[in-house]
Amino acid sequence: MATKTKTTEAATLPLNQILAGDCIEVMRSLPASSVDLIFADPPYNLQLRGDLHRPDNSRVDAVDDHWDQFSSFASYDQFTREWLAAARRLLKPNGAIWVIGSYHNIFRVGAALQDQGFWILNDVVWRKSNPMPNFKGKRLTNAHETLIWASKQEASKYTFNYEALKALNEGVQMRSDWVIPICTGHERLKDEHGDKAHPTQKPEALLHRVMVATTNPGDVVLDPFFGTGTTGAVAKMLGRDFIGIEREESYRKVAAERLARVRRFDASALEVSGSKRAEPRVPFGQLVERGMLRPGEELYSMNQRHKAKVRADGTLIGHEVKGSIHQVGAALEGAPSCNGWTYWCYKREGKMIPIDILRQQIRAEMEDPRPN
Amino acid sequence: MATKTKTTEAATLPLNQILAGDCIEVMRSLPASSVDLIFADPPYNLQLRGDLHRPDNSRVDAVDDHWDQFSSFASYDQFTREWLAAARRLLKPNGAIWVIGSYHNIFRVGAALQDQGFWILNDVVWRKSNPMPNFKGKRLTNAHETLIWASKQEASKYTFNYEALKALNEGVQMRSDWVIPICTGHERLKDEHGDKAHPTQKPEALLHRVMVATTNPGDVVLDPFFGTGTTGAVAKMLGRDFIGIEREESYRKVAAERLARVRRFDASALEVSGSKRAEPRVPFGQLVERGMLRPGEELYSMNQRHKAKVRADGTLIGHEVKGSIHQVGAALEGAPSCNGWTYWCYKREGKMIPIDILRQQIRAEMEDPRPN
DNA sequence: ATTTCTCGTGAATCGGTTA
DNA sequence: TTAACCGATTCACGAGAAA
Repeated sequence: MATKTKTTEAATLPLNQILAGDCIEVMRSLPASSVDLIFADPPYNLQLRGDLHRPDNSRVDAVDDHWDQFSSFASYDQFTREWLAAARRLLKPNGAIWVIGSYHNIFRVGAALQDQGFWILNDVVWRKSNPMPNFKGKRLTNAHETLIWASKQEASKYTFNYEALKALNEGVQMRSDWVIPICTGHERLKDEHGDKAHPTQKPEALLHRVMVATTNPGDVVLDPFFGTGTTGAVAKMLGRDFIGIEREESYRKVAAERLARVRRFDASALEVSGSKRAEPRVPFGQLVERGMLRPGEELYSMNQRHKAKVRADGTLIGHEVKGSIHQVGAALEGAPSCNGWTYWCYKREGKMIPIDILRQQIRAEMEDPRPN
Repeated sequence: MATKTKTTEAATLPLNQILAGDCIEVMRSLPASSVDLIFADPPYNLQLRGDLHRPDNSRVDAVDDHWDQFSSFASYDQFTREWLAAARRLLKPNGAIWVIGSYHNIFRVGAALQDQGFWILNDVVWRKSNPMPNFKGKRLTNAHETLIWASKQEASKYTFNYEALKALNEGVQMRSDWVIPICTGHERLKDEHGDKAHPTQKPEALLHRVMVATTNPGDVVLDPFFGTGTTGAVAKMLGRDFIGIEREESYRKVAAERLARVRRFDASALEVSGSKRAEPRVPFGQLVERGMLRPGEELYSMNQRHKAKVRADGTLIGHEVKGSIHQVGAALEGAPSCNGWTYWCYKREGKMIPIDILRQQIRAEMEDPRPN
């Protein structure tokens, strides 16, 4: 895709280029109302303290880059307001913006969007299929990031390709939670030492879905925090024009090389990736949480020889053993292993009912809406 | 569960009751630092079109011009700051809060939490297995809501039952995205006309997970927007004390009737899988004192690469290092730290046995003390 | 060539107690 | 208040080696 320019209101728009410099200044220099979509992945302001080690004592390579450091919430808020104002000026009246973030920054970004007159259309959860665990066991695994999709103003007639997304989702409405793996393997760009070229490279699948959903071929997509250029790469593949802004020379270099390698799909090639999934795992604890079984209720083994009591966390307590439905079943039978789902029954009106019936109910509920 | 009171700092805490009135005023009348957990489901500020009422019930005239939109956000923010400040005062130093919301309000709530010194621990996505579809096909199906879990301050030693949640999730770490159905069927409370008693009744499964995760039996849980009392119902089932605050008489009535029907689970079912951290500490020197290991005996690292000699005072001496089992292990591995209990083995009849086995023997004796 | 195993790693606000 | 010290803690994948 050749570099080109577009003339709008007597000003010139540089297309399919990576512009060097601070994104606020660069955006202020571009012509107003000229861009269809903005995708922004701003610094998250992580505020990390010391080192973190995995249980095997290896050190986690954390985001400690200077561009993620802010002295206070107030300074982060000011930065956010300034780049959002500059971005909003560039949007066409029917334009829209996506911003991605984590709990460290997304609440401040979302509030600033609303304050500036953007109109939130959806918040979208990127559910990572392979997140980094919480090594110390002190919190929940941080398994998602949040995207906000907002139009320039309430009255905007924004682009939303409803049918395309429905097709992407096996024929049912696309939901606000998207399951997508983090960026690894060949897609993850490496520097000359073989280390990751950028600490927070986003997966192309995420940008693919964003652009299929909210742009049309030929639209202009601007990314003020271009990084290694995932937005540009996907825009080029999908026949959209892009404008990238990036302050760091090293990232611009990697991105330019990447873009040179990207091939545009031919127009007919908007394929739908059909991922086959195994049957979803249902934790036994869900039966308790959902009130299908009560804490304190007794379960009976299929052969009626043993019983055990359900606890609030989804473990069982039997005769001198406690643990999962599988562990307790195995212990009581003196067997090396046991499938608790087919081993245990509960009683209703004097009848013994296998707990697997309840699992099937939950699976039926889960299948109804597709997970991605 | 009988109504009761608890005396704290010469003030009285009304437990297992629904207090009538505006939650900000009521919270200001309660004693400071007296509550373990707050669960809050504040108004979502949904109606930004048509008639708009501020949280104080005054009506906003027009919402289509920008200034007034801003003013409605400003009044929602003020309301948020006031109830959060009153709530924070009630929390014990190690207390925590959960707030649930949608994209209409959650960004403002999250920013206010951070501004007031709460420390965000996770944002959690409640992923609805059966959300309402987007009828007009103009946006994504709004299939989730967001919860924020935050401690009173950064230094708080908050409650997190890691092992219990892991058990609830089939033995792997609980993630930040929870699949739970919306509240329907028998659980959904109806009024005398058979209509839903409350527009946004939350499922008990959601509160079950929140309370198993972040409270212990006997803790005090406050809900300033009590509604139909899901928080109280689950607290009672799980052996926690609650304080509900609700302004609307009709909701208080429905909630009171509901609570009267709730049965508490028996105590043994409420006990939850614990972590090793809570187990009593055993000094390594005791193994030597008791003759389980002899001074001069050699220990071997799990990977067989290192060995060290036991000294009479319970320290080890290895290759140019001496100190505790942890210090020597860390030094020999070049690691920042090391759990000596799982690192070192001793030999009996040619077999390698982890020293942690001996610690478990001592702990078993401590639980079941025998006269000697 | 195929399967199995080992190792590395990802936007992370990741201790508690005692002296 | 600070410092020292104990000692608990990980999931999903991809790449490359080993069998």
